[in-house]
Amino acid sequence: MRGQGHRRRRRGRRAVRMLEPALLLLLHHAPAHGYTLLERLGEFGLGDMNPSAVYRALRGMEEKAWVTSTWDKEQAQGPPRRVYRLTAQGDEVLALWTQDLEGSREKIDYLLGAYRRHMEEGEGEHHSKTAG
Amino acid sequence: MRGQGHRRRRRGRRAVRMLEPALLLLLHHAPAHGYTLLERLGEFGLGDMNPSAVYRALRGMEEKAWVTSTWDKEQAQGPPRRVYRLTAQGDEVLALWTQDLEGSREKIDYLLGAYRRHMEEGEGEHHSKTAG
DNA sequence: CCACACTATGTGCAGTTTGTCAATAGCCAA
DNA sequence: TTGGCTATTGACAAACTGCACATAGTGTGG
Repeated sequence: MRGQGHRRRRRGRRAVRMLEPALLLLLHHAPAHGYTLLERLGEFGLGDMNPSAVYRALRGMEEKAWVTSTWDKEQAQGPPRRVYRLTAQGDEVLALWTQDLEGSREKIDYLLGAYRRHMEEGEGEHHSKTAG
Repeated sequence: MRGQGHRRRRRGRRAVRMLEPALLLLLHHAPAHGYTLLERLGEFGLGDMNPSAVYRALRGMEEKAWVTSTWDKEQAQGPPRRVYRLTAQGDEVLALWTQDLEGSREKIDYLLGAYRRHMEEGEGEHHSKTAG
C-alpha cells in the first residue's frame, strides 16, 4: 500500500455513508442552518465532510420531503440562510435509517469477529507474491 | 413514506459498502473462485449481491494488486474459472479495512445511542407539515 | 448429432452518486 | 472599492450501480 497507491481515489472509500442519518438526527434535535449542521457533523465523526456535499444532501432531502426549508428572517453576516426543519416523513425515514444502521452494525461486527477469530487461529495467509 | 415514495432509488441505499472487505476476508481464509465467493457472501449478509458487481469488484481488486488470479487447471462444469488469491498487499488492505470498519462501527454506535437517548427524553419532534 | 439447460464469467450502457473547484451573495473593515 | 469572512450553490468529471445480455464449456434428452 501507501507506496504504490496510484489508484487512490481522491479520498473517500469509507465503509459507511452516514451523512443523511446524521443530518436527520441533528434536525430531529432542532431546526438548523446548513452551516450549523455542517459544523455539528463533527460530533458524528463526519467533521471532514465537504460543504458542497452537505448542502447537496440537504437539498436532496428536501426534494424527498424529509425536510423543509425556509429563509431565515434574522439576517446575520452573509447571504440569506435557509433553516432546515424535519418533517414527519423525515422522522419516519430517520427511524428506518436507524434500523438499517443496526443491521449494518451487525454485519460489521460479524465481519470484524470473523477477521479476529481468523487472526487468532493464525490460519489463512494464503498469499501469493505481491506484484511489485 | 411508503405512500408517495416515487423518488425511490431502484434499491440499495445501504449505509455500508462491505463488498470488498468481505471478499478480502473470504480470500484471506482461502483462495477461491468468483462464483464460490459469490455464494459465500451470504454469510456476511450480502447474499443479494449482483454477480456482475462481484466479478467486477474482483477484477478491480486485481488491478489494485490486492489479489491475483490464475486459471483453474481442474475443469468443472462450465468455462474456465479463475482462482483468486490474496496478495500480501491485499492482506494489508484488509487490515486497513477492518480499522475503518471499527471506526464506522463506533460512529454508528454513537449515532444510534444519540438517537435512543433523544427518543427516551421525548425531546425534538420539531416537525413541520409534511409536504404532501 | 443438435437443442437445451446449467454453471461460471464477462461486457456495455444508462442513470446516479461523489469529490473538487469555482462562483455567488451579503456584511464589514480599511 | 478592494478584500475578507460567512453561507450557499452550481458545474463537471470520475466513479459506482443495476440491468440486460454475451460468451464458454459441460452434461443430458431426443
